[in-house]
Amino acid sequence: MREVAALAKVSIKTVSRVVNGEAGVSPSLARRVMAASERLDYRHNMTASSLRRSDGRSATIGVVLEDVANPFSSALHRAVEDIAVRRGVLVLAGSSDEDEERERRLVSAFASRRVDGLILQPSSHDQSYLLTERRAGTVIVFVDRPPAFIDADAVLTDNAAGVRRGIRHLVERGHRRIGYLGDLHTIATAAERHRGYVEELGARGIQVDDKLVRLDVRGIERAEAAVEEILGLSPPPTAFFTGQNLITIGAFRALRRRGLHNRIALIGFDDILLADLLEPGITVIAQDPAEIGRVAAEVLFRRLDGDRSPTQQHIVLTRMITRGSGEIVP
Amino acid sequence: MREVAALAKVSIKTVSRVVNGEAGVSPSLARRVMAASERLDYRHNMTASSLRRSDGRSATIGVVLEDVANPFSSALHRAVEDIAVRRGVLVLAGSSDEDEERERRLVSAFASRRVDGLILQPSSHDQSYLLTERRAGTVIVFVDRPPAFIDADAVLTDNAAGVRRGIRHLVERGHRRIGYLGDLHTIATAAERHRGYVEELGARGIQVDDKLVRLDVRGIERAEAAVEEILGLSPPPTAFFTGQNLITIGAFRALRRRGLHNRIALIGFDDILLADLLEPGITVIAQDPAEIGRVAAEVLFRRLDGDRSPTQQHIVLTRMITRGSGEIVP
DNA sequence: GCCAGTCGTGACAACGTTGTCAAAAGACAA
DNA sequence: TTGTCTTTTGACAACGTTGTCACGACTGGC
Repeated sequence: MREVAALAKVSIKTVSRVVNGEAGVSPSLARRVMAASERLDYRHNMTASSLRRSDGRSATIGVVLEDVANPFSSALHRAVEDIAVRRGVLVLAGSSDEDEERERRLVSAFASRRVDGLILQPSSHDQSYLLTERRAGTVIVFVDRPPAFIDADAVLTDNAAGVRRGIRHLVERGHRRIGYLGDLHTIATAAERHRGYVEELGARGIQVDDKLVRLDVRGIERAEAAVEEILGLSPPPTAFFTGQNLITIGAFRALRRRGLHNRIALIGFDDILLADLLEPGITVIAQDPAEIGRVAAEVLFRRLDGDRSPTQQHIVLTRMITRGSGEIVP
Repeated sequence: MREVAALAKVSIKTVSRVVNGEAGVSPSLARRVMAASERLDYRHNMTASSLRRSDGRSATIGVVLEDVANPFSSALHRAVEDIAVRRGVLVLAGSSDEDEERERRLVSAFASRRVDGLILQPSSHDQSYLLTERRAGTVIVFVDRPPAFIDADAVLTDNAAGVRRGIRHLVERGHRRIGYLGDLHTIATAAERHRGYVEELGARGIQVDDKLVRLDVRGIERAEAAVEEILGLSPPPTAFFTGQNLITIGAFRALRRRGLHNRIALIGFDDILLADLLEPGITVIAQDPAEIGRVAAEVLFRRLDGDRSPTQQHIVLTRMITRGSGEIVP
């Protein structure tokens, strides 16, 4: 900047004004400064700028997701990015891998880079450590899972309601023995989904049979094994509800291996790419990760713009997509 | 930092030393400083630090991908992140959407935040604009597509060789009329893949029939339509090779609608989640995006560590996964 | 007891910006 | 012309750090 000022024969303050598009610089000077900065390949240094600026904004936000490579997280990530770029804000992304420690390290790394805001899909069970960050002025928005021990904005899916919808669908088609496979019950969404299963069965006057339920099922292989086991019961279930997309894939695999994929109904939580091309197509309760990301980013920027209203929970609705597997009758 | 220094009754320089883990601070003072910074919730300010540091490193790198939400890009992104976190480096990610202008804006935004390095999946056809950044000391590594008008490290897939492998597989099973659907031929990888198709047919003494070839096919719907058209020819092809994963999905859809999915062979470039659960399973030439990301990150950090050897192209091999669709005989 | 060498510590400037404020330059009315 | 008011410009300090260097307090050998 100094060099640009020297070349244009103005003070560096004037260069700063031109670079920031401030009013009150005569057009002739502005042109001279532009030409000089062009010629010297000048690049504005945002780190120095944000250091000196009164608001201290870095025009950067951080996103902590379970895994940037999984389809749910990455769709959410992309939606956040789209809102952010419009404001010239960049996105730092990190994967917590369902690991509390990793989540904290990421948050801390983001904090030392002075991000303006944080979008967090929490893996931890207590986010009170974020109070410090918030006191420092960082805006925090939770996605997918609610905050614990801290009051913050959150954008969540109607997990229990979505599952109830799916279970109702099965019950209405005559199913009474419906198996349920859920992810780690320590994950808030998994617990909510299981609750939806129990509640809807209860509301329909159907007793929950614990032998048909497996929680803490992680990944495709475990889901396959669990389905195999449950199918060994007599009488076996006539339908399955799977509470997570990898579990759905595992369940479908197991059913197909047994040749039961057209005999036993299956509804999964969370949509799966290609689910429509399978035989039968898999009926799912689809979440809308892009919408979650969009809403979260909007809330975040509204807060950054000075919104001081009480924190709020935003619910993004699920949608049932019927494709065949959920319409099999017992 | 000043406050911490005051509370611990030392100079801020000593606090700086403790924070950076520099040797030569007496244990008693170090403890006092730690206690004070704990008590005041002190957070090291990396922006100020990188501003002052002699190497000017920000411990942040930028990744520009086609779309952080697509499975190829996000797997690559994740692999980069894994290497980066180990070094305490954070990752800024952005999506260029195959748009030259957006790519440049992202690069420029990254540059003003003084990223130490850049991993770029280029959408543009001339990256000489990066010369400025590199002169400023930013390390640049290309992924998936080779650099144009700039000499830089690159990590690429053996696109042509992969396609040739697939075509050979089909020819060996007796196919002579093999349809080909490719993405925008302006994308370097798409052009390479098409080249592989032409070369392998040539090597096998089979004349390329232009009527069986469609380039610039973007997305699932267009692929469906293209397959429908080609199937209308007489004689129709006995096999298809699809040069991109959405195209593969579209082709499979079209074949299934016509009830030809067990009659006409299909091999796709790039693996698809669930491809093994379809009927028949889809044979693919799989890329390894995670490996590409890993290698790219390693090259980048090696450069940051001072490696000055000539730039290099690293080739990541493809792997054929046979699942049924590619083994159908004419 | 003296000197050289080592170790721990702090004062100060500097990194590249922007906020503040004052000075200079121009515009206009009397 | 003078005085007042507005607009444009620049000098300087400050943001939160770290590099440089110098100072004082030890240590150990003679």
